Amino acid sequence: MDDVRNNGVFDDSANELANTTEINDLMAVRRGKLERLIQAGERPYDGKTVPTHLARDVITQFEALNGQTVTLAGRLRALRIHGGASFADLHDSSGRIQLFVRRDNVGEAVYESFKELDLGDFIGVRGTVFRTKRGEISIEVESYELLSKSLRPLPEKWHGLRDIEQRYRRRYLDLIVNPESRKVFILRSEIIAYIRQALVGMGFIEVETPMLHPIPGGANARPFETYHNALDMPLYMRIAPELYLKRLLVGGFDKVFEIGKNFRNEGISTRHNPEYTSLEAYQAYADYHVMMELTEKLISGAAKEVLGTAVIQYQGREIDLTPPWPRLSMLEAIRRYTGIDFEACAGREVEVAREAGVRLKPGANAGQAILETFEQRVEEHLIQPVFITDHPVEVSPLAKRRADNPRLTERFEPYINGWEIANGFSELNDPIDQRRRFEEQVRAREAGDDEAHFMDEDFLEALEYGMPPAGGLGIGIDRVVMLLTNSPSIRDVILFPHMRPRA
RNA sequence: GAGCCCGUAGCUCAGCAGGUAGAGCACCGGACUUUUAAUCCGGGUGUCCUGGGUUCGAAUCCCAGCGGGCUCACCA
Repeated sequence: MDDVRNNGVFDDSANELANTTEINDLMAVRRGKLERLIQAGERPYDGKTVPTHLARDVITQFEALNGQTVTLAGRLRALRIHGGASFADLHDSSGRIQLFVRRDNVGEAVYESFKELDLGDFIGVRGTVFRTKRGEISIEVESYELLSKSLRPLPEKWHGLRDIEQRYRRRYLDLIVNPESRKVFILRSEIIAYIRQALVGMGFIEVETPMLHPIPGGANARPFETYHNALDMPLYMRIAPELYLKRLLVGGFDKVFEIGKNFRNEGISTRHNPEYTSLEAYQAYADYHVMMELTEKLISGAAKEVLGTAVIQYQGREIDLTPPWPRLSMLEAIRRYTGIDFEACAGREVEVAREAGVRLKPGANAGQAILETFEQRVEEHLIQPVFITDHPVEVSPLAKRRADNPRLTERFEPYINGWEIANGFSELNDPIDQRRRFEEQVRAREAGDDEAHFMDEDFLEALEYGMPPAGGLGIGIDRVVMLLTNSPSIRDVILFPHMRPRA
C-alpha cells in the first residue's frame, strides 16, 4: 500500500489537481518546490520525526532543558530569513517556539533547503535549547525533516481569518490562525468533560441510546426522516433521547445520562443548529426539585471549573451563575412581567392572551396560551439565571402533574440571558395518564400541529411494567458553551456548523 | 419563510459622483550570520460572486440568481 502510494501518485495527484482545481501563482510556486523535492529524491510526506517535547515544555522547563537536545514537530508559521542565520516560528498543539538556523551549524545545503520551506509546512526539528541575545527561548537547529509539504498559502497571520463564512466552512484554517477560536473548542471539551465527570462522580452511568427512532419522541419538534433499506421501513433521526432513557429507569438503572446529538428539522439561527448536543440525565426516587439543584450545580460548576469563576461576562453583560437560582412559577413570572393574571381568569386564557396581543395558533388551548404569553412577553427579561416552574399540563405531556393542581406540572426550565438553557421535570410514570396525554397529542397532530408527539405504544408498554418515580433533566450543551465562551452564535461553538453547499 | 446588510488579489481591506483595478501582509528576485509583524532594493500576481440590462464605457447604476451575516417567525 505504502509502496503503491509512493511510486508515482505524486504525479497523478498533481495532474488531478491541475485539472480540477484552479491553481494560482502562490500554489504553483509550492507545487514547483514539491516537484523539485521529488526530483531530488526527497519524500515530502514521509517524515518520521517523533517529537520528544512540545513547544510549551521547552518554555516552561527551560532551566532544565537549557543546552539539552530536543526534538519537536509542528507547522512552520513564520520565517525570518537573514543572510546566514535565520529564525522561524514553529507551532505545535501546545503553542509556539522559535527556531534558529545558522548556515555554519547545519551546512550550506541544509541551510539553503530550509530557506526554501513554505509557511504552513510541517517539519520536525532536532536541536539545542538556548536563549537568544534578545532573550527568547529558542531551538538552535541541528537538523530538520520535512513531514508534510503545504500546497496552499495560509491566511495572513496578523489579521487571521475574519470572513465568517470561511471560518465555518474551513474550520481547520480558523483553528490554525485564530487562537481565540481554538480556545472556544478547548473550553467546550473541558465543559463537557467536567459535566461527564461530575455525573459519574455522583453515581450516574453514561449510556448510549438510538439515534434512529421508529417513532420520534421526547420533544415537540419536526424530525428528519430517513429510511432503512433492509428493514424496509422509515426511521427518524432522534429529536430527544428521553423515552429511551426512561425505559432504562424501568430496566433498573437508577441514575443514567447521555450526552449526544439531537436532530431537529427546523430553522437555523444564532441559537439553533439542525443537530445540537444535549445532556439528558434521569434519577430515580428524585423529583424536579432535585433536578433543579443538579442543573444549577452542573452549570455553575462548569463555569468555575473552566473559567475559575461563576460570574461570567456575556456580550458585555455580567451574569452570576452562583447557586441557588431563584424559582419562579410560570404564572407568577407572567404576572410579574406583564400584569396578566391567568389564575384570575381561568377558563378564558386564550381570549385574555389574544386581547393582550399574544400571537396564538388557531385552536390553541389554555396551556398553549399561557406558554405563548410567557415566551413572547417574559423570556427576554430573564437575563440572570432563574428557574421557571409549573408549566401547564397541555404543553408538558411527559411531566408529572402537581398534586395540588392537576392543570400544572412539576416542571422547570432555567433561563439565562433570555435563553431556555435546560428543561426538566418530575417524570410522568403513570401509564394511564401517559396514554391520555399521548392521545391528546395525537388529536393535536390530527388537528394540524406537526410538532405534537406521536403515540408510542412501546414506551407505554414499558411504563406499564412500572417506572420508579424519577426526576429528568435536559441541558442544551451548545448554549451553555456559548455562555461560558462569550460566543454570540451557536455556530461559534460547533466545529462544523451546517451550511448550504458552496455553489 | 420575510426584512436589512455584505460578496474586489492567498488573507485583511480601500476603491462605488460610471472612464485602463489599489494598499498592507503573503508571494517572486536580490542584499543581510541573534531576528521576532526583521529590515532594505525591485516586482501586482485579479472570474471585482454569477448571469442579464442601461451606457460610447460598469467593480461602481438597474434586475434576477447564488452564498453569507444580522433581525424577525418556528424551535432548544
